[in-house]
Amino acid sequence: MPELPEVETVRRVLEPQLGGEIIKDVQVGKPQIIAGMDAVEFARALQGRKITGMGRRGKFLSLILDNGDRVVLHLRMTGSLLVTPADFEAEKHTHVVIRLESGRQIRFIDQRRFGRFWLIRNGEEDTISGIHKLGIEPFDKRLTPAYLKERLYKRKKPIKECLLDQTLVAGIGNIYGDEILFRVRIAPEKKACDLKETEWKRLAKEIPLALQYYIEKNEISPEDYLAGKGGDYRNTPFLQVYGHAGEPCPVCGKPLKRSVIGGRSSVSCPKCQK
DNA sequence: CCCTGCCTGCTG
DNA sequence: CAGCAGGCAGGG
Repeated sequence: MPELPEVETVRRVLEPQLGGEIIKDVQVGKPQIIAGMDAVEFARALQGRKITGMGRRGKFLSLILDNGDRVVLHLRMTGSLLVTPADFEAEKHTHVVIRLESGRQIRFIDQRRFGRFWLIRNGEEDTISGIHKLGIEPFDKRLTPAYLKERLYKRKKPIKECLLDQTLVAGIGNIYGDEILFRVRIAPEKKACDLKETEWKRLAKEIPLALQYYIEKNEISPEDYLAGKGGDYRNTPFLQVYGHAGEPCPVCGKPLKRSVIGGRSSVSCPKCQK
């Protein structure tokens, strides 16, 4: 489900609700959600710890604990993370419940069970979750036309596939890959090695602008977030191409086309994007 | 490069 | 019923 803007939204909504909370106990319904560790051991490690903050890197979230340990998690396609009152209705696919001393609970709900949690101990380097393989954040100053060109100018892969590569820039998924390419007027199937100077420039500029824009469009109150079960994002009316195949291009009016690139569906304007 | 697996649910 | 879904890892 979520890409960087949604994951950042989750962090912004939940972090203020979690700071200072103490973990009473942890219930893991589906042990495979806890990666690289026994679920019982995971639960024991969290018990009694205070949550001091929440972080995000790419599409990963983390809960920072007072002893320096951290819980890294990834929502993958359908995961959602909620902070609920104890009596909040039980969602069908709730796989992890972290009960807090205040009576509230952190709940991880994931229909398809692709989401994962990892526990990284204090001082340990995280080499298991995938965070260590991530490229720069989209808001990093190092995201320059030269960086993109340097990394991609020899690649014969479609630029769309390159944008989805988390080791290049972390956090772009199928939706925002399409949206970014529409904004910069580059066809998703265009080979990276065929991009021109001006196109590297437009990409470097638009990647952070687009993601920042969608983070802002996602802003939501804790109440509405909970009511929407963590899956109601408000930016969808602002998506220009994703989910709009066959509809008129918002710029030129020609029908937007759907194609398959790197095994993922893509939507683009055949006239505006070259 | 493509393929598969991991899962459930929705759409046509 | 097949096909598809906003992700990613692993294998050939």
